[in-house]
Amino acid sequence: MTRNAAAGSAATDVFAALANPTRRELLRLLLEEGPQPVQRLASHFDMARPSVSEHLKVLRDAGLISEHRSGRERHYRLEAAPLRRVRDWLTPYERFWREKLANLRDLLDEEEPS
Amino acid sequence: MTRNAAAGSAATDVFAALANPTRRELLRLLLEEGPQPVQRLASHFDMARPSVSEHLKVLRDAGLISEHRSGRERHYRLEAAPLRRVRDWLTPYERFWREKLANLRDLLDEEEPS
DNA sequence: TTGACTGGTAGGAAATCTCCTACCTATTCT
DNA sequence: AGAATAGGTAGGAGATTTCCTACCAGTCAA
Repeated sequence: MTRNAAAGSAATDVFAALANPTRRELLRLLLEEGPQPVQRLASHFDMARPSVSEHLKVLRDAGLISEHRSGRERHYRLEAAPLRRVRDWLTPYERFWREKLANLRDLLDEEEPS
Repeated sequence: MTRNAAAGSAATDVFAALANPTRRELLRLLLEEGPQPVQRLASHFDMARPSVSEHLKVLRDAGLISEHRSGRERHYRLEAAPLRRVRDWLTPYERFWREKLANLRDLLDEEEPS
């Protein structure tokens, strides 16, 4: 029974993948420090390594990272492309909040004309 | 025990609020159709009204909507400002995926020089 | 005031998430 | 070959999410 008539559900949802702070931190590490093996990623967290592996699986399923094997290591690399879905979703709201800001500025100009 | 050393946790996390497709749909309705009472929002979903109320509470806690009472109705209005946090988070990745696209284009140019 | 209507909250069931400790395979080193 | 290392998977505990059905208070219309 598909109970979400709403939207989204890719194979796995990018929004859901981003909901967890540990996973956002993993993406940040990959962005700032480049591709790296699991242990190096895991060393940043106060969490058992298998748990990090599971977060990596969620990110992989969402297409946000890719795996590249090198000997017994597996290097994970950021794949930022799916984030375009988020950006695209965000765009119409951006226009909205800009208008609000403009309205606020107009209001301030009215009330306190220099 | 705060177990997320990572990041994020505002009063309630905007990312977490966006993780649910029903809540994203609610935001879309408020964006496209403007402020409206709960029943009109709920009519779009195959879900009991109290459940919609709970989703609205999550959005309210994340600062994404505001409530305005008018008689026995409560009109909910989109408050897009917290989405800037998402936008700001996204920005460095945007640069990254643009570079990747540029690299791909360069590669194509090399392999198939017109 | 009574009855209908709007919408929040309580309590609970079921599903899902997040973490853990084993445990497994594959690779590398000696 | 045998030991050590990298990292995935299984199974499960506990927390959280998501939905439900009552049930409640406030507002409006008769």
